[in-house]
Order: sequence, then structure tokens, then C-alpha cells
Amino acid sequence: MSPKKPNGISTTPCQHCPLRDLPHFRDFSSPELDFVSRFKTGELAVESGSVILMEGSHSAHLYTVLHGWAFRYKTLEDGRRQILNYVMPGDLVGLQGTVMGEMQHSVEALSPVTLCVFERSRLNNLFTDHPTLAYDLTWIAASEERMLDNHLLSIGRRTALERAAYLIAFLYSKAKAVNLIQGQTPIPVTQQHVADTLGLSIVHTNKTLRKLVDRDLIRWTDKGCLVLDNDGLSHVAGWQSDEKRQRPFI
Amino acid sequence: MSPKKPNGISTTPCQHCPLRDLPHFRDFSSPELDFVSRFKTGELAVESGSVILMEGSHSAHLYTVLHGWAFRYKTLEDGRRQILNYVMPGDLVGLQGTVMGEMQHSVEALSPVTLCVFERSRLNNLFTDHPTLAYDLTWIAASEERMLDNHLLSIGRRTALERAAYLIAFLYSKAKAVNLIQGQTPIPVTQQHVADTLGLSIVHTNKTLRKLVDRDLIRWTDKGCLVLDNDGLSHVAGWQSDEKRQRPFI
DNA sequence: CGGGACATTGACGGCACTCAAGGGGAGTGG
DNA sequence: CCACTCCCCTTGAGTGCCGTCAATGTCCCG
Repeated sequence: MSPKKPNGISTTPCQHCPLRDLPHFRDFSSPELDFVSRFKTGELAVESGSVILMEGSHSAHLYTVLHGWAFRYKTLEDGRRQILNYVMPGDLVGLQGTVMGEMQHSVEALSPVTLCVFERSRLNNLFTDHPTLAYDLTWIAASEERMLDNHLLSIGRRTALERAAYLIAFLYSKAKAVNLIQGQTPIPVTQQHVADTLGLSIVHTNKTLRKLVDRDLIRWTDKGCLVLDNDGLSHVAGWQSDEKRQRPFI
Repeated sequence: MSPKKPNGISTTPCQHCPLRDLPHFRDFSSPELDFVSRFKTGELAVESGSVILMEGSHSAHLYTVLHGWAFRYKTLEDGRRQILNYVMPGDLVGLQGTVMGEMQHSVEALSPVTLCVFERSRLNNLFTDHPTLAYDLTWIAASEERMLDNHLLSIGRRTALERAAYLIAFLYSKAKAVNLIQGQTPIPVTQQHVADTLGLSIVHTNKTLRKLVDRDLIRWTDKGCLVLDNDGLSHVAGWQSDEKRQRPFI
């Protein structure tokens, strides 16, 4: 089930990928599975807080998250940071670097993270031999774009309270779909992360989150944010959630 | 050169597409060109101000802009609008609707716009028979994502003045690359558009743009925004164009 | 000539920023 | 076991950026 590689790291064979069973992801045909399992060249395990990909780097790899939380971000020269999106199991990381030559953003782990490593050089084969997977890639990119659209709408046009509620409800539902949250698992972010996502200062973020706490919608713990009332959050955010549909991943 | 279709609309054959000659776009092989020209089923001409695609619609079509300016946007229920990005010749429109079933944003023309119309149903052939074009699609989607990342950074972390300067410099350079701007062509936006892009009120947008006018960086005309000093704008925005940035290495 | 779209400007209030100080928990070292 | 440090959350005070309201001017068009 978990064969040891020469370096002693145990890897998960794609045939037994735990994500594949989730209803969130579409089923793969046998040839697709074969290809992906040859496409995968190893696994990468990083600890919480480490930088997985760096803005400006030229990575030869492409990753899919297997376990854990991470986030994408950009920074201005004076240090101002903007978190762009959060990355969870099944999400692709590093496509920009692969397709466009150079990473335009960084990726950092929010928890211990395991990634499947793919060889950039074999990406051509994916397009030539597996059109269904190529379509999936486009699907994934379009879907990522949709999330950014929503985030942009949020930062640009929602109030601070709406923004905060929207972000947490979004993270909650996305994490739930990939079993990252079961029962009372907190979302492993600090208020600094929330602030850098919402485009607010940390002080004002604290005061805004406090309102959500006072309304019994969330609770803040030393491990992160606990969601108590997701419907209440969505209501504050003025958000009717999209229908849950199956999506592909690679 | 411009054969008349039965409906009387003259169309541009892909073999003589004026965009193809721009250095901004890569050359197509003959088979690619043949496919695209069969993929294209017609042209759509809309006037300034009309809505090309509507949020929530299920369009059977996919478009590429041939002439003109447009923009993508989303609205909240109470009418607050966020402009997500601007669309210019060579840009793909409607991929989300095609790939994900339903449009999650709207698209509106800023000027008279001509679009090439593609049949959604033939998209499969693109993936199965033309891997290089499939790769291009992914490239385009990744590139769009990169622009959204930058826009998000801007709205979230730049000051109002920086934001405005960045937006105008961005539009200017993008338009220049596809010959939409030659000499003294204005960017055909109102201050309301700028406000809805930057996430500011129209009053404050006006006062911010005034500062750029007072510094002789732009001029505002009844047709839109004239760029007088693009380098000056980039400087205010704190924007080193991508090529000049320092990058880390190991 | 009236009406609509857009730019402009002033007044005023509030949301969000910076500065500053303090508390609690976890980890480290004496 | 207790200081000490670091990180994170919390709260108050004061300032200012930016939002709303309101009024005016210009241009275009019916």
C-alpha cells in the first residue's frame, strides 16, 4: 500500500490515492490513472510555515496537494503582502511556473503539507496523449479563475464584515469538500493571514472578527478559526453557495 | 478578402486575420489555422454598451475579440459592481461558460466590438486533435489568472493613487500590444468604470485621478483617458515591469 | 429647451489605519 | 521551576482616507 522509496519516504500510489474516492472528484479511467501514476515522480513533504514555491523561481516541477493547507501570495517591495487564494488537497500548484516560465507568486504551507510531484517535461505527453486530462487542466484553470473573480468582488465591493464572513464560509465549504474539516477542526490561519487576504490591517481585522465571534458564528482558538454557524456566515456575507458539482484533479 | 455571408455580415477569414501578424501573437501552423477557421462559425458585432454575455447564462458559444474594448464584471444583489478585467483583441471570452456550464460573470462592450464566434460543441475536437491548441488554452487561462493575481494585489494592498496609476499603465501597455492604441487614442472608460475596477467610490476616484492629471501623467477627455507619461504612471504605481525585477536564485 | 450622462467640488461623517500598550500561551534556557 | 522571549490576540486613542450627500457645470441629444 505504501511502498518505501530508496530515500525512505513512503509514497502513495495513485491507484490508491485517498482523494480519488471522494465524491468531490470525478472518477478516472484506467488509462488515465496509469498515465498519472507515471507522471508522478515522487512526493514532497514540507512542514508548516515553509515556502513551497517562491516568486521569481523557475521550478521544473508541478505539484498536486495530497495533504494539508497552503496559500498563494504576492508581496510588494515594501513588504505589503496579499494572499491570493488557499490551496487544499486536490489543488494544483505551480502551473503558472510551468506554463509561463517563471512563478509570479509564492506558495507557503499553513500546516504540514504533502505534495505529489510531477515532471514538467512530461506535460507535453499529457496534451498529446490524454485529451481528457488536458481538458481537466483547462477546467481547473478556469475554476481557479472563477474563485479569483469572487475574491476580487469581495475585496472590491463588500464591507469588512461581509468580506470576513465570506472568506471563512468559503474556506469552510472548500475544506469540507475534501475532508480537511471533520467535526471541530479549526481552519489553521492566524488573524494576520485573514488580514492579508481581505486587504485590511490586522487591528481592524481583529475588531471585525470579534463581531463574528460575538454573534456566535465563529470561535477563535490558538489553532485557528472554528466555524460554529456556516449558514449564519453565508447570510452575513450575502452569499448563496454554488451547487456542489464534481470536479477533476490531476 | 471579406466574403459576404447570407446575412450580409462580412467576415474575416482566419487566414487573413489581422491579429495574426502582430508580434504579440505566436504563429500558427497550417493545420492549426485550418482547424481554427473551421472552428469559427461566424462573427458577432455589438455596439458600445451592450452586454455580450450575462451572468447566469448558458452560452453555446465561445468568443475571441477581433476588434474593440470590453470588460468582465460581477455584481452583488444590491447593485454594487466589480469590474474584474478588461478584454481586448485576441482575448478569449466565455471559456468559463463553456467549461463550467454557466457564466459566473457578465461581459459588456466599451466600444463597438467584433467577436469571432466558435461552437462550443467542437471544443472536444480541439482537445483530441490539436494538443498544441489545447496547450494554448491552458496557457491563456493561466495568463488570465496571473492578471487577476496582480489586480487582487493592487486592490488589496495598494493605495488609491497607486491603484489608479497601476490600472491605467496596465491598460495602456496591454492595449498598445494589440495596436488598440496608436498615438493619441484614449482608453474608452468613464470614471465610473475606473471606480468599479479599483473598488472605490466615484467621488474619490475623481479626486484621485485629478492628482494624476495635475502631475501631467494623464489627461481626461470626453472619450476617455489619455496617457501622457506611461513611465511616470508605472513609477507612481511602484511597478517594475516584469522583466526588470530582481529574482532570487540558489 | 428639457433631460440625461458624466465630470467636478465642498461638506461632513465614519470606517479603517497607525501607534501604542498589555495579556496569554508555548517554547527555551538557566 | 521560573525567568525570558516570541508570537499572537486584544483593546484604546487619535488621525485620515474614503464614503455619502448634495450641488453645479458641461456636453450631447431628442
